[in-house]
Amino acid sequence: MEKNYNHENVEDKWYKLWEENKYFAPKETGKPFCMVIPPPNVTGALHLGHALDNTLQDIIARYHRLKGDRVLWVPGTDHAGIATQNVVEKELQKQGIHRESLGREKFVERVWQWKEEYGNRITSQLRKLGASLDWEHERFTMDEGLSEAVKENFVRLYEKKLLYRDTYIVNWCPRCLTAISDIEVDHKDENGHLWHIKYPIANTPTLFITVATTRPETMFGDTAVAVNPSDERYSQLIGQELILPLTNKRIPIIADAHVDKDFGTGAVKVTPAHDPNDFQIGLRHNLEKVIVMDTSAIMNENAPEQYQKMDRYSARKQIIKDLTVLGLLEKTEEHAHAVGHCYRCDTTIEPYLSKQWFIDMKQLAGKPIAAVKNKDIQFIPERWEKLYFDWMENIRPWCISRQIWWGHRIPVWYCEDCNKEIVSKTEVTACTCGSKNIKQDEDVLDTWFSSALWPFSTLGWPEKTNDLKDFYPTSVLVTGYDILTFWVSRMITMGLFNMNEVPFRKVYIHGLVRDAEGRKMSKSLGNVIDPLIIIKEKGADVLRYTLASLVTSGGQDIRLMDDKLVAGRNFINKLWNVSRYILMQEPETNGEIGATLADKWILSVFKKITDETDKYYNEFEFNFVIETLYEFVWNEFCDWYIEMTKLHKQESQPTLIYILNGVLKLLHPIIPFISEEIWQQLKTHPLFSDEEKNSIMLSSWPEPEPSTFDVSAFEEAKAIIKNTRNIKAEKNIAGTKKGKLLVSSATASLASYEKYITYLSGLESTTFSLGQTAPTEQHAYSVISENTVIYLPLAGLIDTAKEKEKLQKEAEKLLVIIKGLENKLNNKGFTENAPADVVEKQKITLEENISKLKLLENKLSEA
RNA sequence: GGGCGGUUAGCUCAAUUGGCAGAGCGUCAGCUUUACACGCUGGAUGUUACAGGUUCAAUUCCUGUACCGCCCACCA
Repeated sequence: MEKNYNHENVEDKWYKLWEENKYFAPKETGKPFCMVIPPPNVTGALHLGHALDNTLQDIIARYHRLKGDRVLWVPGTDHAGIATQNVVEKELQKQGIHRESLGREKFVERVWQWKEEYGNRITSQLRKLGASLDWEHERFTMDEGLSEAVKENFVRLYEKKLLYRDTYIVNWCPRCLTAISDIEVDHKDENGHLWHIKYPIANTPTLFITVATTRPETMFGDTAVAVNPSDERYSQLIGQELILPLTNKRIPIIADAHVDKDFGTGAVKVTPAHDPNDFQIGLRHNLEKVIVMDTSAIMNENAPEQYQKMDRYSARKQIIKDLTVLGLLEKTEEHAHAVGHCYRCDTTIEPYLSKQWFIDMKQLAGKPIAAVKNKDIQFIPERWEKLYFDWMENIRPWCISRQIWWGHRIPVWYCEDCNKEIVSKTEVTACTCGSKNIKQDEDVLDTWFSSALWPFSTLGWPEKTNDLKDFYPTSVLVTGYDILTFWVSRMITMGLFNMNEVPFRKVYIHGLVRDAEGRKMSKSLGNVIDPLIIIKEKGADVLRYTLASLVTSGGQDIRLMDDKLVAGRNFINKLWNVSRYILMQEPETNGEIGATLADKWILSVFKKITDETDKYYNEFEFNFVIETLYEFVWNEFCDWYIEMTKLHKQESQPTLIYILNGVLKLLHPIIPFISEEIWQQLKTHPLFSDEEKNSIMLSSWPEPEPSTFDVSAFEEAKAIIKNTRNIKAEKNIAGTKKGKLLVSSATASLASYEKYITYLSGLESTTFSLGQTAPTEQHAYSVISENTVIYLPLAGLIDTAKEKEKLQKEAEKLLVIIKGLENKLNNKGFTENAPADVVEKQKITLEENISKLKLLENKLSEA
């Protein structure tokens, strides 16, 4: 074995073994435990967000397998409508091919080709990470089964009148040329302008009403100017007409309570086709809706001729210029406001009037809200419930139609003759009116429409499959908080709607991975850390270990930097080397586990940390799992236990193997590759069952016997050794130098650890002897506890004055502690109010410190 | 405008119902101790952002302030 662990060639080898032998498939027996992967975009490459999310899921899956559960972790990818279409479109443009010239059918074919070619990239990257997904269950949101699920869901919603088509102001992306839903809009604060424009009053064109707007280019769509009915400035004018500048259109002055008297001039231009508020005002006042731009946000024929064919920003500039010339621009104010941007391409969103399909989420929200309130679904951490409730309780209609080509085609047909709207799960070729002049809706569905069905569509729904019966509701959903509203809330909604049962029992919500400065990783910032490079250079285990060690119970965001990978790398190397050492020992197959004092001690500690680790895995506290195991492996197992076994190598061999075997299993969910690698080298030992010999994945969670070992006495003996080393270090004495250690202690206390200290003194090359008084020769000493002092005879090496000074300082420190404790215990408020055990603990601590001080003082008076 | 999170050792972060504040990295001293220098042994390091309050006791609970970050939002 090499001195340093080398992950290369190891990780792929074991993954192949696992996958080929179908170790990821659910067993026949055991308690069902199911997770579905948040499906990555089919065009995507593994980034750190995926690495974190899937590491956590894999840890959970592997833990539950070790615990004997029947684990199913479902893999799959998402067609990611707009995102994928954009990528393929760009790719084609490089070849000089445009989507439009290709035509819909050919284009979609190209996307499928792309999907076949690149769709496996991310799944192969998940393998590199070690994800134990059951690949036989792999699904794609546009595969046949899932398409059936989408249609089924659409029809069900439609039949219950929860899904409808309507003409409405939607968020329109003039670059993607599609509507998007409210949450797909990113609002960004921008420094814009508030232009005050004078609209002449028709009867007396020398008088004006000044309106304030941030978007003058929409003015050609103005069909009214609204004022607040109680605004005295304008009350005389309500009902009169204004002349829309740059046109000779006449528009009315209307009163609407929505208008804020104190903002701007108190008069608002009303553009029902280009602003959601104005749309509402338009409905109330029955105003005409004039669309002044085309789908690419180019001014159309409803604008005066000189502005037609200008894009919205050029038109804005020109309009301001022209108004200035006419003396109709009263003033321009700086104005910061939030502007919507497309979350896919960052283009400024245009509120646009169009006919779209919507889901009435409000009506569906009742059960999903109740399910979380009743704890049918548990959010971890709980605080995310608040965001969920805020979202669900104020939910608005979900616009689900997209004017793109890549996605699930909306299962609706229209009769060109009688205008009938036919919703159907199967192809429609004729209308009930007899007409065969029928066309399917051109639009496709929002990607999240199919993702919302993921927990049951991947299990076979709408078919009644065994998978559904066995694994729905799934056990845990693991995801980042960024898609709580996009995905989690919609899965809960659709799960309850279709299955009448929640889609998962728990939602474990982790933070996002950020760069060293806490910024989001993005290509434009150039701060992206590629997990595949980390995997290649340091190994998937190091990446997994590091990510898992950084998650906290509060779900804080994680900042990743190279420094943090060091601890993982070091730990894995430590584990490697201790294993190497153990494997170098002569095998001892006849011996017993727990033969020596050291063995008994480490077994008792192992029992304790096994239980702790178990608890932490269950509670998703993976940072504590790691903390516990790191502490155990490094500080107990390596630093103490291994050193002790060197006193009796043969006898301890069985225990050594037993503990290493157990530790590998406890660590396996976190670092599957190296745990398998060591396992495979260790497996010839008879401790291993035949089945286990194939893989650590086939082993089971360790169940050490409860121990009656007197750990505290052993720890006290360890403290004596530690103090001995301290003295040696201070006096510059090599650890290997033979010496004599005298322990002066109260008889009762000594009796409990005498055998331990006798045993452990072997570690320090000292001989141990018991004495009630200080030796006569020159010596160093240390007060261990309230009744124990140790002496190290060190003739010629002691500076008495310095020793005394040291003791005095120690005594002073003790005195401060004692004073504090005394004050506390003299305080009736404390003794009467604090719980008895807390008071008792303080009393004991006080007594210990007083005895300790006494020992110090005795020592000082001797000197 | 509303909401959420954060502020703890030089750095990055923990601290599980309020009870002596911890880790990793870094740092200092000494070590070629036959698994590991990615190591061993032993150290040092805190006004827990600030100001109040509740309590016998506050990093922890409450109120407020400051700064950082995030999310939501139809005042043009």
